[in-house]
Order: sequence, then C-alpha cells, then structure tokens
Amino acid sequence: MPELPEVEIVGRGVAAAFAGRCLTGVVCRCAKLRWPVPQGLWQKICGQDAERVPPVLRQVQRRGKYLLLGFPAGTLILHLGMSGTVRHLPAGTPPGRHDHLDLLFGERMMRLNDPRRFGAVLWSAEDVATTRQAHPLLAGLGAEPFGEHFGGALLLQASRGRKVSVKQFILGGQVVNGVGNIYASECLFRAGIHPERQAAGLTATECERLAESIRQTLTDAISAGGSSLKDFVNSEGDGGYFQLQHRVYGRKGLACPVCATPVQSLRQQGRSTFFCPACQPLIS
DNA sequence: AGAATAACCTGCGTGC
DNA sequence: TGCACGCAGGTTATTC
Repeated sequence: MPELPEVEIVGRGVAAAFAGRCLTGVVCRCAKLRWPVPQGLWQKICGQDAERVPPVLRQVQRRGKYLLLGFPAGTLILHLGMSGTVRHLPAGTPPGRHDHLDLLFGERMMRLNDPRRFGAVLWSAEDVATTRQAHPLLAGLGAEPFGEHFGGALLLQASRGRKVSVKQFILGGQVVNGVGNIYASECLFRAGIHPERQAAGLTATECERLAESIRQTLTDAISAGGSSLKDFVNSEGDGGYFQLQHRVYGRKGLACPVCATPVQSLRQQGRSTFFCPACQPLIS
C-alpha cells in the first residue's frame, strides 16, 4: 500500500502508540521478505545489557519510504514494499495469512502483514541518525521532498542531460524519493507537465512548478490520511490509499477534474501512467 | 556512465 | 466453476 504519504501516516501511528514503550517480544513467522529478516532479532534489539538499558522504542523516523525505529542498541529498518501494512492490535490476536512479524509492547503489538513479501525488516547496530546516513539502503536515496535541499533548483540541475521521461525521473528515487507510481501521475498533472516529456527538456519554471506540486500533492495526501488515522492505515477495507484525492490516477476515460477532457493512460517502463492531454500538453 | 529489463511474490479481476 | 492471463502501491540486480 505504501507511497510516502502512507508510510508517513504509519510512522506517526507507530510513534503515537509505542514511542517510549518497552519492547517485550518479537515473533517472526516468515523471514522470507525482500531480504531475510535477521535471525535472533529480539536479541539484537535487546543488545548487550537489556537489564540495565531496556529496549525502549525511543524514536520513529521516516526516510523515503523506509521507517526507522530507534532502540538503545540500534535501529530497526522497515519497508512495506508493495503490499505491506502495519496494524496496532491487542497482543495475542491470532495471526492471519501473511502476518509475518509481531513486535510486542506489553498488552499491545504492532503486526506486519505483507502478502507479496517485497517489504523488508532489517537491523542496524547504529543509531537512527547514523543509519540514515550510512546504511547502504539509505545512503544513496534522493532528497526528502520536505527537506531544505529539495526544490526547483535541484530538479533543474539533476535533470540536465537526462534522457529519461520526466515521469521516470521523479519516480526513480535518486533525485527525490517518496514519489511512487500513483503520486507521480498526480504530481505531473498538478504541474501541467506531460509524463513523456524528456527530463532534460524541462525549463527552470517547470522544475519550480514540479517541485511545488510534489510537495503540495504529498502534503495533501498526508493530511487526507492523517484525518482518517486508524490502526495506522485507514483500515476500512479500501486498501489504504487516499483514492478520493486522485485526480487522474486510475481514472482513464473519466473527465479531467479541471477541464473535463477524458483522462488518458499509457505505459512507461511497464507501469501505468495517467494524464490529461489538455492540461498536460506534450509541447510546452 | 545511463538506460532498459528481469527479478522477487501473492492476490484479484476479467474473459473465455 | 475453472483456468489462463494481465495487472497491482517498490526496489535491487543484471544486462546492454
């Protein structure tokens, strides 16, 4: 389920429910995720001296689509892949299919479910700040869309000489991270930029507009999810995406919300893209 | 090197 | 009803 807004909501939910609380157990039912879940994870999180320094969840951070759970002995890295969800349940709730991992906090627990198993649970023996900077999976990530380094200037500079489409450019994660397939379409619609435009052909003005629409689109999605926060995702069975907000994604043939022209779709690198041919002209 | 493709998995909807 | 097929929110690894 997760693009950046969904991961952000999950992180906030985890922090609200468990920050400051002591981990009391780990149950791993299936270690076969994107990479193997480390063996002896409970011992790793407890560290050398759990008697004196109990495994209290000290902080929760998000980096791109990764969640970082900070414990005294190190950092638990979580990624939800394509289909991962996290729920907040009473300890002892019987596990269902694809409930791979439980982190117990006394009478409550957080439970990771991931049917496709593209997600990841990894351990880093460094603190959160160091892990963010140095962990191989995190070190090379692009700018945080809400960070101070991200903006039109960065997009302009990073796009020079790039032959890829602008959609792939923002989806790739090397420049800005957290924009997934759904929000890539939404951001480009909002910026009025055709998804097949070459990244190198963007003007400074367009880069500025694109950066702003990325921030605004993600902010809106987080607000939408934050208002319906329940068990970390909106667990009402709609899949957890903030679909009421989608202006073009999944709306092929339906009226563009701005000009009523039918929304079109195309495939780029095997993934679907949606856009309005009138609001997003191929020639700028 | 940048760019395209394959790979990892299960589940769901569609059409025959 | 059953089955084959295509498609799905991500990312890394491999190839050209």
